[in-house]
Amino acid sequence: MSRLVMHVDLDAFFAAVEQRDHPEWRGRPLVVGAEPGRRGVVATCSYEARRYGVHSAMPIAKAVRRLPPDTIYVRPRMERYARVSRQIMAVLETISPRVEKVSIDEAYLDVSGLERLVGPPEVIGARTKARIREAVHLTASVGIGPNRLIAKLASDADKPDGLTVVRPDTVNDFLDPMPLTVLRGLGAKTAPRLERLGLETVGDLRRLSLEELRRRLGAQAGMQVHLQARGIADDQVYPASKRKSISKETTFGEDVTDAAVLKDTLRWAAQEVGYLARHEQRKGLVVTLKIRFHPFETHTRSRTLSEPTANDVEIFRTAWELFQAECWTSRPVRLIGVGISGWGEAQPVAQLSLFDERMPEPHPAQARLDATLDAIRDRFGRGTIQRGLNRRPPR
DNA sequence: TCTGGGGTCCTAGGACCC
DNA sequence: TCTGGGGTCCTAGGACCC
Repeated sequence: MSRLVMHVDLDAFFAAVEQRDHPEWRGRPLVVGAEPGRRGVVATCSYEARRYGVHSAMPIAKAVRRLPPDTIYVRPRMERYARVSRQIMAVLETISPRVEKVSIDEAYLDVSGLERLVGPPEVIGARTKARIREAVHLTASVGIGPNRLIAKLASDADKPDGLTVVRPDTVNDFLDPMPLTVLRGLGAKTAPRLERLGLETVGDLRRLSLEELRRRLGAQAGMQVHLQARGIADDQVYPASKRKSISKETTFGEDVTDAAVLKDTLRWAAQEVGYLARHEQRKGLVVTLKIRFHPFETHTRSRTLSEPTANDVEIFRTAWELFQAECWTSRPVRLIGVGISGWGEAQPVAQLSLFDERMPEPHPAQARLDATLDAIRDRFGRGTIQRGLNRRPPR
C-alpha cells in the first residue's frame, strides 16, 4: 500500500501572527526581524511586503530601501509564536496521530489510510486547513503526495492558503518543469554547477546518469539528487525526532576586539547552553566554539571531553581554552558562540531513578567502540585489547 | 547589499588500531 | 623490517534549511 504524506506550512507565520494580533497592521507591509539601521536580516514579512521583492533572510538594510515609509517593523516575539505553534500542532494531532513537527510553522503528517475514514486527499487537506483557521485564525498551505519531497513541493506550489494534491502517476509531470533548486541539497552553490552544464529543470536533470551526478556532487548528494529527480524520497514521518546539539551565539552590533568582552559573551553563551541542556536533561561530550571575523570568515574549534557535561563553567572553560589556543587576539570579531553535542539516545541519565530498571544506553561512539572491540576479540582473541585502544592522547 | 540564530548532514584528512 | 587493507574516531569546514 502506498503512503500518503501531508505537509502543512503556515503562511508568513510570524507576520501573520502579528497582523492577527494587531488588526491595524492588516493589509500593510510588515517586517518581522532585525531593527532597521542595525545588523540583521528579515525573519518573515507579510505578503504586502513581498510585493516589493522583500523575502526572508534578506539584509534588513536592503529591505528598508525597497519598502515604503509606512512599513511596520517589529522584532520577533518567539514565545508568542511558540505558543501559537503549540496550538496548531495540537490541531494537527486531531487529524492524524502521526505528526512530525519540523519547525515552528511546519509539520509532516502521515495520513495513509485516512481516505477510508475521511475521504479523498482533497477532503483531508481542506479539513486540516479549516480546523487551523477555526482554532487560531491563520491560513496554511497544504500539500499532499506519496512522500515528503512531493508533499513539501505541493504545499509550496500554491501559496498562500493553497491546497495541492499530487498523485503518484502525476509526480513526474509535477516535477519536470520545476527549477533545480527545489530539490533538497541543490542550493545557491551546487545548483549553478549543474546549470553551467545547461540543466535548468528537474526534467533536464534526469538526463544525467547516476555516475555523472555522484562524480560531480559526491556519492551521497549525487544519489539523493538522482532519486529526487525521479520523485523518489523518504515517505516516513518521524513524530519525535530529538535535537542533536544545543548552541548559543550572538552577532555584535559592531565588531569586537576587546578580549574581555569576548570572554564575557562566551560566559553568557555557556550559561545559556548549560541551562538549556540541564532543562532538557542532556549532557554533551563535545564542546564547540564558533567565531566569525570581519568581514564574514567563520571558524569552529571543538573538543571532545572525557565525560559529558551540562555544566556552565566547564562549557565556558573549554570554549575559552579553545579560543586561547589560537592566535586570534586583535582580530575584529563579528560573532562568537558555543555549543554542545554528542549524547546517546538513551540520555537523559538523570531521569533514571533507583526504581527504574532501564539502563542508559552507551553513547553511540562508545557503542561503536564496543562493537569494534568485540569484533577484534573475535578475530584476534581475548587478550588483544588493552585499555585506551583508539584513544588519542590530549594535545 | 552585506549577510541572524538555530539547527542538520556530508566530506575529507589525519591519527590510530589490528 | 617493511608493508597493505580495513576500519573508527576526531576535527574543521561547508552546504543547506527554516
